[in-house]
Amino acid sequence: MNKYDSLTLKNQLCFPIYLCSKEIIRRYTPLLDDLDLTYTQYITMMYLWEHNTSNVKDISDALFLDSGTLTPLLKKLEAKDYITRTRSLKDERNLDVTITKKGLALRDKALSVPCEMGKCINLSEEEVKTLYSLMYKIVGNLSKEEE
Amino acid sequence: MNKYDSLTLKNQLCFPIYLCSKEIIRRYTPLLDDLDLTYTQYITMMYLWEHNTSNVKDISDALFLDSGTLTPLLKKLEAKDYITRTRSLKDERNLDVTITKKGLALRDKALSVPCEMGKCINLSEEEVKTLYSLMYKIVGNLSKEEE
DNA sequence: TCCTTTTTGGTTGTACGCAATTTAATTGTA
DNA sequence: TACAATTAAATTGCGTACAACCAAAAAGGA
Repeated sequence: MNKYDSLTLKNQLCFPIYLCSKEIIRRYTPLLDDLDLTYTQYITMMYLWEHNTSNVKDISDALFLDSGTLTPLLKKLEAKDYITRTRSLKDERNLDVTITKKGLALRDKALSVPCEMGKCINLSEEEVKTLYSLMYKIVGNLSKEEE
Repeated sequence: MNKYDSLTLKNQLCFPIYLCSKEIIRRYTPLLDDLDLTYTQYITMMYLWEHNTSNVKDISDALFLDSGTLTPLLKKLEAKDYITRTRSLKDERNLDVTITKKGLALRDKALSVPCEMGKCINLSEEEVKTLYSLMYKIVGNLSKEEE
């Protein structure tokens, strides 16, 4: 026990969270290869499967990604013909992002992914619930203090 | 309740983990600016504060980072005079990584960081313990199945 | 209406993060 | 001792991530 104990890796909470996130995404990669999606593209498609049409601002707010990440990512999804990108007529500042038929069809192919990931993570239902709420609690605390 | 429920953002466990990791690192950034370190550089220094001297392989195993990430990162730490990089005499394949006086001195400046981050995350001791063990459980499960 | 402010996306620059490949050094073995 | 196999770093290429900055469009007052 010394004054530097708080600066050891084993006493960090953030380090295992960071590890966990990275390792999970690494495990997603081979599953998502079949869909020709990266993890970030996958959660973007997930948002669009629910909303069909949206814009950069709303996607940014939902996924906590900024335009520097989204603009090139959406262009890639457009190149794969999973979405369309068009300036809004009502407000030319907005970019309408709409899922295509091909993008919508992808949802069926993706159905096996959550189940496969669940097997990898391998927690009990109780543990999943606990973890889920703790994660959102932290995210909430972090954004709260940014006033 | 429909067949696509497992593909909604709110039913993902991985998404809040991913968010949490990103948001935490974003909060670290201003704190680490004083030390002229990024988050990944910070955990690398943390490892070296404990071990004084190591090599790329051992750092890679401890931090779950590969040489493609570590090689340029260690060169940057060397440029800041926080570490030295020298080929091992015993085995020329290994690169010895050793902390410098300046790098060691940085530890005192870093002492306030864990406390500041703790305030941002703002969980009870009990919650921290639960979360910590769940995180390592997942990381363990994920690496277990890679046989 | 003119003009300031705000909002929305895009661009640029820096730093990961990892898969795949390469090179050099060492080890194991016939 | 040759030589194949293994190991450790480095390199390359692609895809995030985000801060900082920019430009165009819209909103809101005086």
